[in-house]
Amino acid sequence: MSKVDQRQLTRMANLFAKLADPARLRILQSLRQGPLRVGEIHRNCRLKQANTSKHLRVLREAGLVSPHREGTSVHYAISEPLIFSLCDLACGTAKQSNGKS
Amino acid sequence: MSKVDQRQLTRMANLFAKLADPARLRILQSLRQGPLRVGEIHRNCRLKQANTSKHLRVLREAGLVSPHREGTSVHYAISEPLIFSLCDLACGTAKQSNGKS
DNA sequence: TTGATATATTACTTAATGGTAATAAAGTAA
DNA sequence: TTACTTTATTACCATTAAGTAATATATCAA
Repeated sequence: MSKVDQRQLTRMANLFAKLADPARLRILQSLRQGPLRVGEIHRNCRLKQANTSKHLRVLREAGLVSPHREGTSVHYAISEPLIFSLCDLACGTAKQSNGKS
Repeated sequence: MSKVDQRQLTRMANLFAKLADPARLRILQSLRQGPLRVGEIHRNCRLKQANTSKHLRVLREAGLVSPHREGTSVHYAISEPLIFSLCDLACGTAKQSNGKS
């Protein structure tokens, strides 16, 4: 990454923004072991149904998860496994830093 | 990262939030080769002086950069080099994903 | 002290985002 | 069709954050 142009920086910033929410990180973690239905996710993560749906939309439009209809329910699966490398790295990095903000 | 609790997820989300801004990513990239004075950063990154100072405050309070006074000017240096691993990973991941947001 | 330079902070506006309740839409069964 | 279940969307409120201009602070020189 010697020269990074503005567009690429914006893309990176957008990706980080998708991960900058505890609820979405939780959803991603819950999908780590395999696909889940929306209802399972929202109960699992203790999020309201509408809220879960909105977060899933954000993750879907970012290309991080992908939906698959099965009858009346929709299964979501991780479509970009590299995000877990990002999460693991951030997990280690965030352990000592005290984000005051 | 088998079990991540809510506090850790929040810390991770906070870290991602600091990186979720093109201007701050640019500042970090400009510091990659070594410390710079605030004035150099703001001219280098084409940011207003006040804006640069605010972003540096965010990065400083997150423990990602650290200041060092030298006479009338202040030098900033990367204090958490691991963020470049995060940036490089995100750079690769963000290449194909079209964050519509 | 005054003046000059470098950095930080404040006040303000604007834009984006998360959570929620209510409603809509999609699918299935009877 | 109606009824039921699951998921998505809409409208709204509250909060947060970025950018900017003006001002304040700090350091040094004369």
